[in-house]
Amino acid sequence: MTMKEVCKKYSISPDTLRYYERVGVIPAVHRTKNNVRDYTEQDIGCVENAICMRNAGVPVEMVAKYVELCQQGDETFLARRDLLREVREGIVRQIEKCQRELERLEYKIARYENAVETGELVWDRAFSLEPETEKKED
Amino acid sequence: MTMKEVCKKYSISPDTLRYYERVGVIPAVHRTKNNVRDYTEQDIGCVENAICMRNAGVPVEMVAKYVELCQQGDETFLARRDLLREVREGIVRQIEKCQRELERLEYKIARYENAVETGELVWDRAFSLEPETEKKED
DNA sequence: ATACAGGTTGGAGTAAACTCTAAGTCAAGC
DNA sequence: GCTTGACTTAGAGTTTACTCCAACCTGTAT
Repeated sequence: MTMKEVCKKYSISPDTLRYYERVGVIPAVHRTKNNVRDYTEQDIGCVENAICMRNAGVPVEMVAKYVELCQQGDETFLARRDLLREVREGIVRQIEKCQRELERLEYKIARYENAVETGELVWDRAFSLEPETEKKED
Repeated sequence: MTMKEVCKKYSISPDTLRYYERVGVIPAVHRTKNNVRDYTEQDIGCVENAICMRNAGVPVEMVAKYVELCQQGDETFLARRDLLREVREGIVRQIEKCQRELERLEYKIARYENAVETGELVWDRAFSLEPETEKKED
């Protein structure tokens, strides 16, 4: 599979793909005799892995560390498990943060939906965390 | 409330707090006659709002835009609602991405937990997206 | 009185993750 | 034979979000 195809498949730029390879987020991919990248099934698996982890906000450095461990063979099972557990904890925490903000947002959006209809913004002290700066005296 | 107290309360640096004010993620906070920041309840509400949104990965620019709208008064209810809806969609998508990666991770971690015990890494083609670079011929 | 803790400013510096540029190689089509 | 398009590299530039620095002010404790 050519670079172009891979880029299209994953909606990613060639530059990013080369960058990922350069920093080790994906290992060196297969080349044609002309030194042109020709992604094998396995290479594509690596690309997919990288993109998925990056999508979830895992830092490039951490993905690269995992890939490095994978290339070192069977002695690194434990280290890989530990790294992935760490990654998991990070993502779980990230989801929690997002969920908290989502709750706040739902409440605020509901208030604004009401405000758009009635022209009045209901102000609930129980949900204290508001900018509401238009109520400031100036 | 002094800057130091706010920093402690939210585990944030004074530099970041000043930066947030500079770029409009929080509006100009109340000052003492000595020109020293003295956060009112409302200022703190803004800080909390900013930190919560940033925690969920909302870009600084978007938070600033929201705060700007808030300062412009009641005519911006609609615009604020729309902006918050946009923010919500972004966060929902982010959570989905994280959840997808989480599923992958659970599977992989389970495999490694098994591998650590048995010394053998089970390879399941159904869950294709694997670097598995140690299986490459070199 | 003088040091110190805690502020203030403008502006420079940094880290992460791309993203772009310049200069070169190579095969295919006209 | 020459252009076009798709690649190659090293390295520079950009964006975002801080983070640090130097030089200054000011109320309190020794």
